[in-house]
Amino acid sequence: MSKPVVTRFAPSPTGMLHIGGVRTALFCWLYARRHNGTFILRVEDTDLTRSTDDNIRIIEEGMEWVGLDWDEGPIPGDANAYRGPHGPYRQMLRMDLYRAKIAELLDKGLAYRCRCSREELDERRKEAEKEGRSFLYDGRCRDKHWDATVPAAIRLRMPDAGDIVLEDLVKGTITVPASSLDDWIIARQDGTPTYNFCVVVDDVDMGVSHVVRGDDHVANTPKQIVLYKALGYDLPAFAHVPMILGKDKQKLSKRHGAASITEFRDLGFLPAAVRLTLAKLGWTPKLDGKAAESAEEELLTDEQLTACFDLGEIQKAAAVFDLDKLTWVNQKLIQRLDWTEIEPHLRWQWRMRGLEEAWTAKSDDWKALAIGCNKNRTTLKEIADTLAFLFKRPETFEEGPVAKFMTAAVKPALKEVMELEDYGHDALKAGIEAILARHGFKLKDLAQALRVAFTGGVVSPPIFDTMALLGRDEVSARLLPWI
RNA sequence: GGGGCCAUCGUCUAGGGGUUAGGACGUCGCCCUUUCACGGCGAUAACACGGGUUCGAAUCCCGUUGGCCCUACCA
Repeated sequence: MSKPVVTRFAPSPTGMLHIGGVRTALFCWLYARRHNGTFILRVEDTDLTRSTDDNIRIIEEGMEWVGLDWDEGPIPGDANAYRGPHGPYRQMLRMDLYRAKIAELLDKGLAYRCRCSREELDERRKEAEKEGRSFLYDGRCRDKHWDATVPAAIRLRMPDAGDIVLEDLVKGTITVPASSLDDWIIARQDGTPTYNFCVVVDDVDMGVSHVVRGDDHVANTPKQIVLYKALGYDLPAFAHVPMILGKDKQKLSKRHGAASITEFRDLGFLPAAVRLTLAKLGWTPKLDGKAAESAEEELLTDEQLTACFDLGEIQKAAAVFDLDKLTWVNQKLIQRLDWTEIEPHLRWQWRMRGLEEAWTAKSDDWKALAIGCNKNRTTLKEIADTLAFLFKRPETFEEGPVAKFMTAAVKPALKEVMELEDYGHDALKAGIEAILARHGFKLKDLAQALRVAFTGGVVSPPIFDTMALLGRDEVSARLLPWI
C-alpha cells in the first residue's frame, strides 16, 4: 500500500488566473482524481505588496468556473475560512510553523545567521560579474555563530561537493553539481521566510505526495531537496510541467487573444472545452493504450481523461496554445451536449448583455429551441450574438440587403406571412411554401427579406425556427413597417 | 558568465533502429445548402544542423545552432 496521493495547486494571488496555471492545476486535479487522492488549493500570498483578497477571489472564481474543485483549501468568499485538516491554506497565516522550522534548523546547525548586508552582497556580485565569474555566496558567515542580537538573514548550509539528483516524473533524471549552488536564504533579515522555504514546509505539512508545478521551478528544486533532507523529510515525487506559449512562442499573454481564465469564459467557451483542450496540450490521452486516430476520438470526457491520466506522459517541451483548436473543441461539445447542459453557461453571456432576466423569463421549450437551432455555433458568445435580436428590434437596417431583398415584388408575400396563424414548425413550413408557390419565389428570396425585417441584416437561425422564436405578434410587428 | 532543460507538418502530437513518418486543428479545393454556419470528400505540409554507432537512424551517442528556466533578503 503506497502513500495516498495528494497534489496541490499553489498560485500567488497577484493578478488574474493564467491559463498556464489552470493547466498545471488541471494536471494536479486529474492525477488526484485518478488515484482517489486529495487535491489542495493553497494560496501563496507572502508577497505582501502584490497579494490582495480580491485576487484570491479571482483565483477561486476561476477555479470554480473551470470546474476544478478542491478538497482542501480556502472557502470562497470568506478570506479566513477554509476546509481541510491542514489549514490555514494561506501562507501568511502559517508564519508560526515557518518560524518553528527555522529555529529547528538553526538549533541543529543546519542553517546559520548571515550578517552580510544586502549592499555588501550586491557589491561582491557586481565585482564577480565584472571579472566574468559567476557569483555564489562564499559562506563566510557559516561558522561565525552569530547570535540573534543583530537582525540577520538565515541561510541554509548546502553541500560543498557532489551532485544533487532530482528524479522528475516528466523531465527524467536531472543532475546538478552541488558546487553550482550556494547557501541560499531561507529567511530574510526581517524574519519572514522566503518562497523556496515555505513551499517545502507546507508541502510536507500538508502531506503532498506529488509536487506538480511549472518547469520554471526546476532549477529551484535541488535547493529544496537539500532542505527536505535537512528537515528530515522524505522527498515527494516531482513533476515539472512545461509552460504554455503564445503563437509567437513567447509567454502567453493577453496579446495572444486571451490568457486569463475569465477571458475564456467571456469569449463563450465551455469549461469542459477548456479542460479538454488544456489537458491535451502537452499530453496525449491513451485510451486503452492508444492515442486518438480520428477527430471523434479526440473528444474525451473528464472521466476518460481521468481514467488514463499519467504525469509521466506529459510532454517535456513547452507548447504553443492554439485558440483555433479550443474553438473547434468547443463547437464539437456544443453540438453534442443537451441544451440543458449548455443553458447554465449561456447565462453568463446574457448577463454580460444585460439580458439575463429576459432570457430566464422564457419557457423551457423556447430555450430548447433557441439553443437547439444554434448547435452549429462555435461559441456561446456566438449563440448569444445570433439570438440577441429576439430580445430587441433592430434599430438599423443594412443598406445592401434592404435593396436586394426588400423588393416591391416581395412585399405582398410579406403581408401574407403576417396572416399565417399556426406557428407549429410543420404548419409554418407548409404556409410559407404555399406563399412561395403562389408568387413563384424561392425560399431564399422570402427568407432573406424576412431576416432583414427581423434582424436588420441577413443572418439568423433557420427561418422557421426564427419565426417560432419570435412568435406571431412579434413577427407581425417587425413586418408591418415593410408592407 | 555559470548551472539546468528542450527540439517531428504553421500548431498540438503519434511513432523511439527497417513505416508510403500516422492523427487532430488550421489552410486550400470540391460537394451540400434557406442566410450565417454545420456537414461530407479530398489536398497541403514535418523528423533543426553536423558528425558518429549500425547492414540500416526521425529513433542511440557526441557536438553545433536555436529557444526557455534558474543564477534575488520575488514567487
